[in-house]
Amino acid sequence: MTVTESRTEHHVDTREALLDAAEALFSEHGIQASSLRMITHQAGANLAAVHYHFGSKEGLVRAVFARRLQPLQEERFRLLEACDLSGGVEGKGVEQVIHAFVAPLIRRMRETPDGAHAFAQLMGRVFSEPSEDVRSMLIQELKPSADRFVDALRQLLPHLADKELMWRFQFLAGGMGHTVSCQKMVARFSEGVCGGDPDEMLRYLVTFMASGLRAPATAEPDLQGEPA
Amino acid sequence: MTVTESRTEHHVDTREALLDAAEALFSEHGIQASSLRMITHQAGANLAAVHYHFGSKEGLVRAVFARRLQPLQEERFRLLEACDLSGGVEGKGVEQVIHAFVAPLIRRMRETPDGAHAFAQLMGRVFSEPSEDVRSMLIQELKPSADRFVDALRQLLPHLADKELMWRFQFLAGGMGHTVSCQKMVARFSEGVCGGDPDEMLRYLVTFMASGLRAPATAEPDLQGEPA
DNA sequence: GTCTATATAGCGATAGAC
DNA sequence: GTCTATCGCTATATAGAC
Repeated sequence: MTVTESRTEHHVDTREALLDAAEALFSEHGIQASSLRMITHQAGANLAAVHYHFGSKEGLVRAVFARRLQPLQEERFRLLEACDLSGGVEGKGVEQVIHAFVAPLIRRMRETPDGAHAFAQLMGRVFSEPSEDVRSMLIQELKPSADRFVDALRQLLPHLADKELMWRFQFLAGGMGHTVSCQKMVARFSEGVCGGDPDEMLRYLVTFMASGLRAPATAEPDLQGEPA
Repeated sequence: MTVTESRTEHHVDTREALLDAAEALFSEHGIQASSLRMITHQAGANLAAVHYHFGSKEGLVRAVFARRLQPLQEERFRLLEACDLSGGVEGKGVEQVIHAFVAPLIRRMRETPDGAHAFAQLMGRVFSEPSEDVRSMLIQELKPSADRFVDALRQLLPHLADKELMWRFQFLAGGMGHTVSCQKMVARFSEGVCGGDPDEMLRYLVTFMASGLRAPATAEPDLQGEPA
């Protein structure tokens, strides 16, 4: 009740309240562990309201993602189009593309702590989501964006074979996803040192990932330095 | 039944069969979504066997992790001790430390496809596990290892402030965790290009992460290159 | 559109026979 | 050490009054 806040009179919009409550609870406890009873209670709505507005729990899950993912992707595209890809591996384009990919998520974490922040945490987590429904929805929603970013990186890093290029994009996405979705764990592992400021994290992340992306192509096996 | 296979006569070891089944189901569907009924059915055991052997579902979860985590950590430590930390940022120590951290997981994925492979997937996923029980067990189990790796990196990268060093370790851990736990998603995003060979992934990962770790320290804000 | 009441099913856990 | 039977609880979903 206190968490959602919005409805002081009675209900501003039950549908939105349900989405807010579901987002917060999904990110806090996971999708599976968030019951419709918890969600409707936190939203100040009736249990049956979920089925009226979204048809099922699955429909609610889809709606929670769609609401945030579309504007996020649009912002990523806008930033990507503003990147200067002409400088190649030595130009600032590498940093710019990473920034375009990560910053929209970080910005939302900073600006709406109890909305997008929860969503960012959920986004990172949901990649290892066991439900095939959620998985295929994510692919459908994110694949076009991922492809465009890989295309941009291909222009910047033409010396890389496609396979290595795609792996590097995965390392970038994974590093971002981990730090965003596992913030509590990260903070506990670093004893609080890596808590707090998302913008600081973003700067460190851009430095690290840009250097990783710029690395020379990996040589064929046996040149690999393995201890002992 | 067909999955676990082992017990053709009647039961080789119910306890082990339960651990195997739990590991497989946890990694496939998540911990919360794997019921004791599913687990005991797959293990060819009785529902009550879980409570006899492990006391509760929570006890079973702990046992699943403990069985794999202890030998994994020991191998990491052995490899870490063999690393040459004297060469600083320019030496091969950076690659060696990354390798020591990641390779034990990869090796298990390669060698026991239906055991450690499932566990590796579970390991990556469980970092965003909502259950506080699981979270604190993971911290307890992994923190000493993480600290020793951060110490090694500190020796190799003395020019980095501690905060940035720890963030870089998190980016490394996140990139590894993502690629290991989200293999199916990674393969689908790359349309199969990034599937298959774990050793190839390991080589690419070492190249990428070593370059990221070696990056010069991040400058204070406003020097950051941001698009438009 | 929102409510109460309920149907149907699955959950973790336990008692007690064997 | 393994079994059956069952308790107490919660889940999603739906029917029907308002």
